[in-house]
Amino acid sequence: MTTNAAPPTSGTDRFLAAELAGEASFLIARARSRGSALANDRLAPLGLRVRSYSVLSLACSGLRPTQRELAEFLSLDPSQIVALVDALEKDGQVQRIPDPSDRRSKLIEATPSGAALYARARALTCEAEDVSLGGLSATEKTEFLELLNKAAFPIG
Amino acid sequence: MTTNAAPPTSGTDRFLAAELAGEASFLIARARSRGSALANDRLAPLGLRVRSYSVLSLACSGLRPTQRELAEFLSLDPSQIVALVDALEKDGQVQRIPDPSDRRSKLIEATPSGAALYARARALTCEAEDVSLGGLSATEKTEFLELLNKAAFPIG
DNA sequence: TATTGTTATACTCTATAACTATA
DNA sequence: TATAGTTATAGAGTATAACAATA
Repeated sequence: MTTNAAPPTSGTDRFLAAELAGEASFLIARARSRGSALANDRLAPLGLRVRSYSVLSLACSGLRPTQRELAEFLSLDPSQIVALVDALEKDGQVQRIPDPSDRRSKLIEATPSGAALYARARALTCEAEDVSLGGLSATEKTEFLELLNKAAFPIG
Repeated sequence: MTTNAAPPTSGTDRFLAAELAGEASFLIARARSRGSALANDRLAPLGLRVRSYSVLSLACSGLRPTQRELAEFLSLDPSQIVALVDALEKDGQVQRIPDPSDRRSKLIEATPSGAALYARARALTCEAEDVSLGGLSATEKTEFLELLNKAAFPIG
């Protein structure tokens, strides 16, 4: 053991002492930036990105969401949902089903191809998550998910 | 008390049962989307956004970061830092100081005007954070920040 | 040869408003 | 009058590659 055994710091650790490092909005933004970049890399071979994956995931849930519900739950604008569903539908992964009870609405449901694609994509995003949250223990991950849920879905 | 006293659900709560709602990447993306939108609204009157605010914050830290250090710590590309520093410098909030020890590098430091602006901006982002994390208790917030830190800064 | 800051380019994401068809 | 989906557009964010100055 020598005196110059450097700790595995990244060079900018001194900024952890800055006020910014204590702000949730910054930490969340950084975690998202890194996490989604990693997830996008993993999903790229499947022709998906995190946003299209989230739409596909709900389309596979069996809950038959309307586009409006997708927009609300994903915190995306309805016009963005149009583009995402368009791409997935053009690719044969989901289909728009007219809502029998309201002809304005369209229910989004995955095709068999979409379900198969989702199974593969889900495995990849879980892998990416394991990497992203590699610094957390199993119990910490559980606690983190609970707190994240409260932060992502305030009030109701 | 009546039988139709509806709980304060938002209409898409049934999707909380979907697999997606258990994925950290989705929850982080949603929390960031909502949180940064709120923070951007608050910062707008000051001519700042969350990204320029984060640069200004580190410029005010007294740690005299180089642009490269800003890029690494903020998880932004060096070319993005150029644009952010350009705008702040043009506005008189920060200045580029030649690094005496390396003429390639430029140290980013806030001007007095920038420091005053940061003080106001910091109050606004803290307000926004209180709103965003309103569903968390004080102890939960502390725990959340610790876990967020591990998620935002893996390994080192 | 490698690194810092810079410029340029293309693509993705976000925000807004207007339109249509239904309710 | 209000809502679901759609279209269009502009601005913000992200990713890459190349370049000059310096190490």
